[in-house]
Amino acid sequence: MPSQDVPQIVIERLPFYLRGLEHMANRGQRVVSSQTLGEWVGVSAAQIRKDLSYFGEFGKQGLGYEVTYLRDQLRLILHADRDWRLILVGAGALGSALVNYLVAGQWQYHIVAVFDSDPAKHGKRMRDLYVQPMSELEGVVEAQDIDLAILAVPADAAQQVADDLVRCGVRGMLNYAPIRLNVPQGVHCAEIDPIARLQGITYFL
Amino acid sequence: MPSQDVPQIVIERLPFYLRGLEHMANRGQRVVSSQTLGEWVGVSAAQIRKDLSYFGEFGKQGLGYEVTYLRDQLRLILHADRDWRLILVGAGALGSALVNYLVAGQWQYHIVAVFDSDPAKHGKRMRDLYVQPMSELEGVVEAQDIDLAILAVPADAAQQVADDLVRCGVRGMLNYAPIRLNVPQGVHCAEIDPIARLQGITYFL
DNA sequence: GCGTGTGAAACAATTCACAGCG
DNA sequence: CGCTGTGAATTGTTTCACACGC
Repeated sequence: MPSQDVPQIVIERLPFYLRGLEHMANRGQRVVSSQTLGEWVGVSAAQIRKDLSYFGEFGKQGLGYEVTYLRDQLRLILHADRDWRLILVGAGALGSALVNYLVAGQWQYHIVAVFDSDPAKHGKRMRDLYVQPMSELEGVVEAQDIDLAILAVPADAAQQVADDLVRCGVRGMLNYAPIRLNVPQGVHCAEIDPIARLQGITYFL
Repeated sequence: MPSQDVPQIVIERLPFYLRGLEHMANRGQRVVSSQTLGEWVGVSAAQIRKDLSYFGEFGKQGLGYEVTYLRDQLRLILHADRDWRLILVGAGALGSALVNYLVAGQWQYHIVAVFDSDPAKHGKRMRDLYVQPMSELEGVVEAQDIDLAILAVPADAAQQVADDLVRCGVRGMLNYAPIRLNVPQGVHCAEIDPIARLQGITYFL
């Protein structure tokens, strides 16, 4: 499997291809062309073929792609073929929202612990978890061998928390704070900022 | 103001510049160079200058940018200089999460109505709003002159809801359903898919 | 014939580097 | 001198178009 020279943007598109394939597999569709999958996802057929070619040859000429086979291959590539445990830092409105969302949907991502720096929140129940103080972070991450974290803390605390997480060995984070985190090489970080997205829309209105 | 030939990607970066400027303004900083702002946001100095040059000349040579002035200009460009009312479709776990998030943070985006197709949810209270049936959608959008909507419905309902929204005159939507929406020219749609983002991270792990 | 996989071509975005001005 | 604004150069991405195999 390649690892260095696949453009980031290609990797970001794979989950959407996977969604399309899962959708089609659920409907019992056996085979799909790059053309059809592209229409579903909203990208060109050539782009799908080029993107997939970074990882191998998955199609049959004259036929297209076998839906379940390509789906499984993409899951392997994205490491979406297994469950992941993650921790949540920040037990405010957004944090509890995320817990509810992730628990309600039956995803392969499971929140196994929640932390907050505010003592008033410690012990508070969120679904079947209890909010813990930040001092417990290191122990939990190490004991449970956690790779992923969600940050739902205020912007001015986010960098500090990110540093703590990195120090404990977390290698991926989903950051909801409206700030760009500084993380070392080898740690991967994705930002989600709904307000920024809304501003990107209102530009056109 | 330009409107057609500004690359989409430039528009998507502006909100982050705005964040940096708001941060600096709150700290009383008067002036900032593209270099410093770029470090904060995580882009190159040249990129900031080039991006801003699509909209005008905002800096002073030898000095940099006056923080509050550039902030205000960006707010104008993004139409973030006023409040926006929006509606939410989908009152499930994710929907209530979003209501709590948007109400708790004091943003300039205000949810003024919540809709759901499930009769069991009608009348349910979410903060100070009551979930309404989809049949009320058109009336509310027209009466309140709504431009923006958030979609938090299951994937297989999303396209239908999007069509309804477009028909009622909504011109922008933030889509949390894991599906690419088909919308006509002139309607703007941003996708937010946390699971896709997590998959983009686990690729590297 | 149909649809993949892929170099080559076209296009787009980013970075460079410097003129110009405070 | 410092820093912006911007063409030119570079780098990155997407599309084209066709050889190949089912």
